Amino acid sequence: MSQATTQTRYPTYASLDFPAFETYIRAFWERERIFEQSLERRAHAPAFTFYEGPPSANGQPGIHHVMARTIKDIFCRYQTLKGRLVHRKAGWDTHGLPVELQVEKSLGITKKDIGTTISIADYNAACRRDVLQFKDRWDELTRLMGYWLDLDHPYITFENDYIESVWHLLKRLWDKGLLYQGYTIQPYSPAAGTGLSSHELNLPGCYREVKDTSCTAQFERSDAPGEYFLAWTTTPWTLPANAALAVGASIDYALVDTYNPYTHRRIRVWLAQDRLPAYFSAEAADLDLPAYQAGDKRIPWRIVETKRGEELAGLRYAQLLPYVQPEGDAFRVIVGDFVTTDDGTGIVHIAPTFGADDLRVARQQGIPAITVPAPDGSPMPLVDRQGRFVEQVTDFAGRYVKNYTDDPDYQSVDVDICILLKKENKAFRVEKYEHNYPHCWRTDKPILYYPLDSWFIRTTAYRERMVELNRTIRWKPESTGTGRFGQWLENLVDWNLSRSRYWGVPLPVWMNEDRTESKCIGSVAELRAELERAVGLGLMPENPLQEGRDFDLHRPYVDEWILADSQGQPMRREPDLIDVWFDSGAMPFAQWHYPFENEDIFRRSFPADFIAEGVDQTRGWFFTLHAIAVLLEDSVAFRTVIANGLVLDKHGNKMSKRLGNAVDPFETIQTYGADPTRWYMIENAPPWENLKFNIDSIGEVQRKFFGTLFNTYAFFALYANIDDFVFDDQNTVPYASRPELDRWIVSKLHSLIEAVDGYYSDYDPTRAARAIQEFTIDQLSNWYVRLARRRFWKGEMTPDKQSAYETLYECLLVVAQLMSPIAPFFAEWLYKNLTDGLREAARPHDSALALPSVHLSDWTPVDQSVRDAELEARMELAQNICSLVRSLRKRTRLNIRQPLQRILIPLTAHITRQRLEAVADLIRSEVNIKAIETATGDEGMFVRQVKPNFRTLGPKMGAKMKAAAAAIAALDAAALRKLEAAGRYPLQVEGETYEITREDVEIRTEDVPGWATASEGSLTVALDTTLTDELRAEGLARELVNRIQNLRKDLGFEVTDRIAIEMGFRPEWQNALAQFGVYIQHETLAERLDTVEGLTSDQQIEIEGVTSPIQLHLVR
RNA sequence: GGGUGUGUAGCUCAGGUGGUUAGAGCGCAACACUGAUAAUGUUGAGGUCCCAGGUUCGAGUCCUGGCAUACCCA
Repeated sequence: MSQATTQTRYPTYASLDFPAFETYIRAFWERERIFEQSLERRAHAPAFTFYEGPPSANGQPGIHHVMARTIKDIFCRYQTLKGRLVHRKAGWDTHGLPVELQVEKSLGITKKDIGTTISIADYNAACRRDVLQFKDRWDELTRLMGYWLDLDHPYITFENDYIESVWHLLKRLWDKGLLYQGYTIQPYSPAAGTGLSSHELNLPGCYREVKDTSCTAQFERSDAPGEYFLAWTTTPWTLPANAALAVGASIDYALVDTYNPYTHRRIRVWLAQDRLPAYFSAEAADLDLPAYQAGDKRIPWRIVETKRGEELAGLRYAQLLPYVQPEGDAFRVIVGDFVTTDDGTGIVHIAPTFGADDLRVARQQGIPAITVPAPDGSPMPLVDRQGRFVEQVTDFAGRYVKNYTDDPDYQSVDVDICILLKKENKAFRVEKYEHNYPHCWRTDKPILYYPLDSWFIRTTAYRERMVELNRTIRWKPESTGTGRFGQWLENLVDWNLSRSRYWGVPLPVWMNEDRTESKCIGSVAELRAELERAVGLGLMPENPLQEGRDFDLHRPYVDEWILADSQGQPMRREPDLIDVWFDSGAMPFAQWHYPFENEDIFRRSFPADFIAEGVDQTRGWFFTLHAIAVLLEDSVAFRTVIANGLVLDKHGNKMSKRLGNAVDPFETIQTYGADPTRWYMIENAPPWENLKFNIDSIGEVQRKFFGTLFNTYAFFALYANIDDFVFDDQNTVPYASRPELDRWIVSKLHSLIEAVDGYYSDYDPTRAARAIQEFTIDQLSNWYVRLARRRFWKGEMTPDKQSAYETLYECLLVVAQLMSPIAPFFAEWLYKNLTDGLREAARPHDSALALPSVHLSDWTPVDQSVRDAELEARMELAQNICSLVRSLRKRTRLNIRQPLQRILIPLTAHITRQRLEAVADLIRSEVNIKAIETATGDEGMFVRQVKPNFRTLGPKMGAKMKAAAAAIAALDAAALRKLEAAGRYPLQVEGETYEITREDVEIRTEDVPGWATASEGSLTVALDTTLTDELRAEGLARELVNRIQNLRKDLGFEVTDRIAIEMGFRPEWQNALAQFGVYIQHETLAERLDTVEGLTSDQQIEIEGVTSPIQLHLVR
């Protein structure tokens, strides 16, 4: 039941049904517009800016989205409590490959159908329709899980306004000279004449075993003729394009004196030491070098020198095949992180035009590519787009590097190049090599890695600044910022912006036919004006953007818009789309349609104070936000970021629909409730760790934490209603005059507020949740309520009872607020239960209680004056003593109901008489002991043991530690007394005297002869187990109270009902009844307690084998 | 192959700056307690702190090198 069972000031409930009360709370929020109110209340407060990373709504949300969104929600709610204005605008990412693939799947088409069987217009219309198909499900999850977000005014990346803002950013990059056309190495099929996506390369069957001619080439050192670097390649056709050699920095290389096997000339060659066995036989190592004759089977060799790769870096060599000269500083040895000694020579041939690693490392180290001018003057590689060598490679001009034309007489270029190298003393070994190589799925021909034109953002120009500004960002966890992100930034390459696709933001660049003029468009107005001019020149029949007309900035429309260059000649748009990641990275600007609208809002909300997404966004959204902000605003885009880990299944495996281990968030929330789900996810592990999601653990959180808190409230409500307790925050019992126990929990409460505030402000929600949970379960419920409950039970309202009520009420109210960022529903439910019945009375005072929602409240300030570390310490001592007494009672089989005469506690530096006296009453009643006695070591009644305190002795003793420890263990009782009395003692260690102090040893009581003893650390408790007749009688009385209370409960009496008791006469019990009858009556609210001979009754009670009939009557 | 995490009880996790008996919860077993409790208390079983070296009087903690696993990038 979530409905209150009675109309009372503090509603009471039979049980706790999470989905039901969450539905009730959600309806309340929506009806009363609490989210909107939480913004309105802070309308003039300083802003705390949060950016929502836009999800793609073309798929169902998963449980990991609940994780990410809980984190976001927590800090937005916390900052609102702290008095900030926190706008949260929803957003949707709508472009990109996943949408395209999904549409192709649902339409049953492939990319090559686009433009033939389906028009680009229809295709894009399908994408637009599909991409938000699950938006309703996402919105539903957002509501169900209690994530507060402005869902009514989202930014959507496919809208014209959004695209216009993106264009404006691109134009600013253009104006700064940061947008340029260049090339990257991409898989390319010469036979098909097209580039292939990585997705196409992963189609089954693309990688095949092939035999190629591999070549280990000799590159001659410029400053040491006769000395060569050996480099191995499976693509000899790339050797004319060689521009550098790469070595591993920490790999060891050997210089070997030997002979070339083809020319038989004496040479010295460099290769990795680990690769020697692959090139030289062990038997030949000792052969006499000068004795070698051409044709000898074994070629002698000898190591003459070794160096590490980093020492070789910078050495120069002569170009291997000098057909084309580069412009720049080529033919150097450089360091590459990809170099291994798994195969080859440990030295890698670098052809920047034909390898992705090659190009990357060449760009980093300033190695030029070997290119020739294309007909249009731009540089092109030594192989053309059909896969043929260009004419400048004279020996092989016009020949296909692989057999792309199915020519039956095809002669391998690789083989011919190797023959040439052999002749010129440039090949050390040539052999067939079998390996996996990707093939084009359309033509079955091997692909080439080939430079293809793309548009780039020159991010490298701002690399240093990006690194520098990154250091000012607070990363959670820090390692993601310094490591994964920071180190990557330091090795940043230019951002390839181009995508050859259909559904996305078109690159707003127009070029004339001979590519001598280009224009970048930065707004609709600018484009409209350009089109107007084109219309005037007769290049366009009419202006598609003229005022009042609907238009779409996507393909294919934008492709049809022709502009004019300075000569009036047509300019066409570059066909590329831009990387979708630019879309989302542009959201700080584009979500407000800046700069065309909302300039003020943008300025106020940039940069963000906080963002949070999965760690997989590090090089995605986190990077694009950062890059755009640094390049255009010289600013970070966010000050704090939480990069959360993955949600795995309970075995630590990745969740996937295919494996069937994915958890449905809707089902989880409907079964367990949003709050237990949220709490579990946050409490279980820090968000930046991967979460092993175990759904059973949510049930545990529900029972343990929420159940305990519910019961604590239920206890309060039960008695507060009976006593008609009204919390009046204008008039409470001063803390100073509250009892010890109350002051203790209030002190703990304010320590908790400070701790939780610190954790939230440090973006560590897990520690916050754990602290709240520990306080609620261990301190508030299991100690405070347990010890204080008798104060609520009996009699009229006294200052003591008033204090108990107020203290418990305050604790519950503050806990509701502290937990509200993580568990917004339960916190609200608790807050409303505590305050709804007081609302009207609070209004005139305009006090905090007048607020209808905990989410509208202001963070409770820590009251340092009520904190008392000494009080907290001695209560902890009391808790430990009680724990030891319970342990002793267990061991001696004397249960708590049996009163015992006394316990004895040896005093120590920390366990003082003063401390014990302050908490003695609590201990006595909690463990049912009549007296607490104390003693010092002087009486000699304890058996004591002394242990060295290594922490303090360590610095003093150093290497003599072991001897000192032995000397201390050997101290006798007299020595200990001397140490305790004087506070210091001269200790003999290996002939030297060291003065040790009390702090340097730990004196523990081992045993108290004649008593039952138990110890924990330096705390020892001894229990007197002597039972007197009086103690027995009192124990029996307590047993009777227990049986009668249980019976009352079984019979369904209310806690306030008064009764009359009749029971049979039992001689064993008479003494107890005579002495403690009044006590029994008092405890059981009995007006009368009579023994009746020969009583018969359905009810029986039993104590230690003695049974008796009993009857309880309700007294009116 | 590179980068970054993680590795502690059957499970989920704590264990500032090194200190000698490594903790909690869950689960399991037993016994208690309960007029708020769906709880709780006590006791017990359960650990090569991933491995190997090193530094140190002393390493779960620091260093080096591995192994396993996850993510990102090649």
